[in-house]
Amino acid sequence: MGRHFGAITCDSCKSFFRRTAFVKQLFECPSDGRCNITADTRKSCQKCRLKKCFDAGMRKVLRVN
Amino acid sequence: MGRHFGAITCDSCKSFFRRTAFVKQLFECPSDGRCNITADTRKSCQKCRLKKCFDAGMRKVLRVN
DNA sequence: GCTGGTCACAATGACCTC
DNA sequence: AGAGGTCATTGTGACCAG
Repeated sequence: MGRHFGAITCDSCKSFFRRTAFVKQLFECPSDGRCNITADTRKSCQKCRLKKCFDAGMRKVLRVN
Repeated sequence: MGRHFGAITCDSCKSFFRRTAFVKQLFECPSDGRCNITADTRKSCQKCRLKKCFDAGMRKVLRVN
């Protein structure tokens, strides 16, 4: 854990966000955007996982202050 | 397409069923079993994909007649 | 402490042989 | 026609170096 891209996240979500947030994505969600993302399910839905990253405050560009 | 394990399925689902149906699985579903499995989302939820395989009539043992 | 880079590992699915 | 086998490809995440 630690602050990554503006939010406190685990290392795997840091890597996921680094890989996915910076490029245009065409992820398909199996549940119309209603996935519950946990450590056990995070691999399942990239769309909901990325949304959760943004919702948690992760940002592409580090905010100044 | 063709008959695989008792149902008409694509080749990828044939391979998936072969890999997963014969061993005890601990799949976690991101949407509490309500995933809509399509060609685009089938990678996302193994639990719902395997259930759909069984629902489609795929069986571990070939039925006689 | 946080960044990007690396790479072993595992799942997928197209293709193959029997 | 349908079974199992193979393996290139890809995403993941632990770990590394700056």
